[in-house]
Amino acid sequence: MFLFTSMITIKDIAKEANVSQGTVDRVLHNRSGVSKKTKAKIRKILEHHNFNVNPVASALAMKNKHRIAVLIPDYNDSDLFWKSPYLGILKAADDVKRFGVQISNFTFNQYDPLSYSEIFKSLIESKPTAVIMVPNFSKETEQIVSQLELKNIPYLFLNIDIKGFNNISYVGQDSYTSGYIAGKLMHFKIPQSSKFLIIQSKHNITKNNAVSNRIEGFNDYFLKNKIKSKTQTLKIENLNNSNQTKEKINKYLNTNPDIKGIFVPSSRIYIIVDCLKKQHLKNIELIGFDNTPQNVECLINDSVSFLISQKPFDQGYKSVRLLTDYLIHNKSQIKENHLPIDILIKENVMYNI
Amino acid sequence: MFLFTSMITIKDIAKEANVSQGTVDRVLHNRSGVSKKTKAKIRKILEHHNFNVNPVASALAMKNKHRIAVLIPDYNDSDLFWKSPYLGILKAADDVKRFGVQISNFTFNQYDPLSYSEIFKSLIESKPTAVIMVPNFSKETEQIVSQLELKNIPYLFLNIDIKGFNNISYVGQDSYTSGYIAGKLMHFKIPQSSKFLIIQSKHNITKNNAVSNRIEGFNDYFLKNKIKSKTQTLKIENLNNSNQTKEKINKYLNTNPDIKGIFVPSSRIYIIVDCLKKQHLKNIELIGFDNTPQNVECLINDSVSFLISQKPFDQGYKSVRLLTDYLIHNKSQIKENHLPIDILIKENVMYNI
DNA sequence: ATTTTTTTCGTGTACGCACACGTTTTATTT
DNA sequence: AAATAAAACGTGTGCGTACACGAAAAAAAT
Repeated sequence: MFLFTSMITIKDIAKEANVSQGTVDRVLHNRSGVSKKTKAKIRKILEHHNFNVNPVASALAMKNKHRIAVLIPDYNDSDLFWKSPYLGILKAADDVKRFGVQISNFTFNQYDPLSYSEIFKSLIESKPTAVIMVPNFSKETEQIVSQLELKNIPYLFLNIDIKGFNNISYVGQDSYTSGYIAGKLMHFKIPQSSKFLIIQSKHNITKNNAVSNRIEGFNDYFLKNKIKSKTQTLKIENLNNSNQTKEKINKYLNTNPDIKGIFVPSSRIYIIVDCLKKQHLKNIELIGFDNTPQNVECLINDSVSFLISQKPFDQGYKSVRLLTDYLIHNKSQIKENHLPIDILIKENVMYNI
Repeated sequence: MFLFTSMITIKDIAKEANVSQGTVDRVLHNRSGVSKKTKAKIRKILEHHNFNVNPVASALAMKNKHRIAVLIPDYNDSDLFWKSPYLGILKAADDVKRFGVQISNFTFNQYDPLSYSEIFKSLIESKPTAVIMVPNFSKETEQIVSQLELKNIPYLFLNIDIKGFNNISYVGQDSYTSGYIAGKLMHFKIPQSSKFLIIQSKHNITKNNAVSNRIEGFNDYFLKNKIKSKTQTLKIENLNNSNQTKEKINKYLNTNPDIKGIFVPSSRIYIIVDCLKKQHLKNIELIGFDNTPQNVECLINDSVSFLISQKPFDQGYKSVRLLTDYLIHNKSQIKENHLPIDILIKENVMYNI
């Protein structure tokens, strides 16, 4: 049991050490001009009280204006995925205002590398002190990162984990494991040995390795557990609900009647639901990613068995808080910041919105 | 896209309006004591400059003193459940310190109503401005609540949801639905019609209605979905790993060989694992609650299939943050604050600690 | 021992806002 | 017109930290 303890201030520390506030300040900031003896004494007292500077007062006194620029895909009605991280960022922006941290947002078209590079120009002109970015295109990211490093601007990767960069941290999901879990869930629903189909968009084949990691994890589940089930992959040009797509999918299923489950390693499973003919929808188990409104709808009406959530809101929120900590406390951050892999079913999805 | 904004101060506004800072302050906070004319004038200037208060300075100046007292069961090595909410509370306490909110903790024995009432006396003597409590005993809670209401101290229920009180909010899980989900998960693992056993401690029969709600939800899953499986309940005096308990459970299973799954609607499933003979452990599916270290161990070594997490850490954290918001911003709160019902399996549990 | 240099430390002010308190102005009553 | 009440406004202080400036103490040089 601990009783009410008021916040300890520099003044309190100074009093206890019989020195002035200025001296304590010097110790706190590792500035020179303090004798070894008093420095040690003050350090001990700081330690003992587990003292931390009040970041609010600090921000005020320093007039520090940290400016975090965010580089993130935009969203629209047909692809709402990126709305959640954005909302998380907004929430965090509100929270860190009081530390003198401002957030500004720059969005690009997730299918257009040019828009990515273009908007980055505006971003760099706004002279941010740090950047949160979704490195959606690897080649262009190299360009961007080199500019940031030239200007000594720290950057953090959000949602997409590209290796080989000096990013402060990565905030997102462990894609491989999430795919592995998808495999396990599929196996729950269909324990007998059978065939499963993975449907992916051709967009994703090279660019976004989250998708390929998920697929790898999915396949590995069956391999590692020596389950006889087989998986096969269908690649579709544009994962939309056009007649062309519908035809292609249904035709595939007609000629492969032994397929018992479909795994969609992207946030577009609702498209598949929309494409499937009724008899297929009834007989095939579906597992997908992300609790977008359309996907949740599919969960509710029983056309999809499981969704795996990436916790996109949390990703946005956490990346801002992490970077803020980094800027204010000079805290070095953990490289990989994996968020929980949430398993969503009809019954618990409502508590995850 | 929103850009970084530069800083205009109240002083600037005051100068431009030929009034004092105090008057501008009054307008900003809709306080009385300003003539219509000057109010309009100041409003216009504020508007014109798109003025926003500096949240850093505001936060610093506001620093009010609120004291939240927490009334919560204690924990020990054999029952670590209440450690997590406590840690969440500690974390939140650290976070809200800078808003001038202090937390103090009062613990009681969850099996001893007297300790509950007794420690409350100390609590009330500490003159808190608000209380977070786990209403573990209904009769004693009535007493406690009446005292709080007499003194106009707002209170919030944590983890246990008792109806009929004027609590600010309830932070915790929807027990019924979590039981329902447990039923669904059990059905996943054992689709064929069979018998399931629910093991509960006699402690919980009347007191803690979370357990009974879970059981109700579990049973309802099979009823509502017209599944032929049957459930039966075994009530045990003290859910510990004594020889007596072991004997009782194993004997029960020997005489009921058609039991294919065991559901433990409390955080003590690791006890059951410890009690079960090997052949039972191998043949029976186990589902339980809460990711305590011991339970997680059971998940990792495959003796338990699913754990449902109550997110106890988040419960503690959220209750403090919620109450802080209430105290500082006078925000009225949503009555029911259900936390997500997390489904934990071997593969995702590591991201949930 | 005295002066100079260096090291060590204390004081005071600014950061921008919130709010209590006190003063002036205006309106109302006698 | 004087006295009283009410409304409108100004002043000042505190929140906790950062940092510049200068004073005191200690060390070094003369």
